[in-house]
Amino acid sequence: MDALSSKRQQSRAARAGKTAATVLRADFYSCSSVELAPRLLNKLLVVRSEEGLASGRIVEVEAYDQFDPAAHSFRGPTPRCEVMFGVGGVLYVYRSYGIHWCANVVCGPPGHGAAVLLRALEPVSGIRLQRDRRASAQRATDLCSGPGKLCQALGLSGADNGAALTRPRGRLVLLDDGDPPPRLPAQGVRVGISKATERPWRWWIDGSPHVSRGDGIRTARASKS
DNA sequence: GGTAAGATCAGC
DNA sequence: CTGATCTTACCA
Repeated sequence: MDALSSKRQQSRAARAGKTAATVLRADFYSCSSVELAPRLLNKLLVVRSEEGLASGRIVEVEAYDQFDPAAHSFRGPTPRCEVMFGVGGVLYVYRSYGIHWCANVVCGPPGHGAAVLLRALEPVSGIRLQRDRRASAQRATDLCSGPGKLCQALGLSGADNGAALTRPRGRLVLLDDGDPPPRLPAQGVRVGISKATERPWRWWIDGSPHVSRGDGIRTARASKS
């Protein structure tokens, strides 16, 4: 284990038992997606289902906004993205490439179409369940290291579109367990889009092996000829 | 009604 | 690098 992740786990352990996890309230989501995105880092997403409970710590996010050519909300509310224009603190889930699901956290005031795409999680609980749902995953770092993967691992689907993250006993809960966002998260351009590609609206936990593209650990590695 | 592109992933 | 797989949004 490298020094960075070791330090991170120690500080996390030091807080264990001292800090009760709290459900993030609606006002947490009243800001812009560019503000919310880095604040979501290290928050805990919990999903309850008949099969059991599964959760993960957010390690990579991307911001999307109504005035952003890359966003689904750019051309106004459509049947697909209308929840982006609703109240914050709910999930926007859409079908990607006809195959996968991708989950976003809606934010900003009602009427403004903004959301933060959850791109990667560090699996925390229900690992067995997550492995069952993702048979192709060879390692723990394959479980939630991508927007489609994390939805599969946590059992998120279109049925969760518009569901609240703020109800303590709800199926979906976003928790602050005392682990703050990094003071200096890694930041870069977004992945997989063809418009507004220059906006540096992607943030991740520097050094995390659970991010979607290995950016956190490959930054020191040069191109191999 | 037709169509092109897509906020991805896994396997070769 | 490519195929899978299908919904969405836009155009006629």
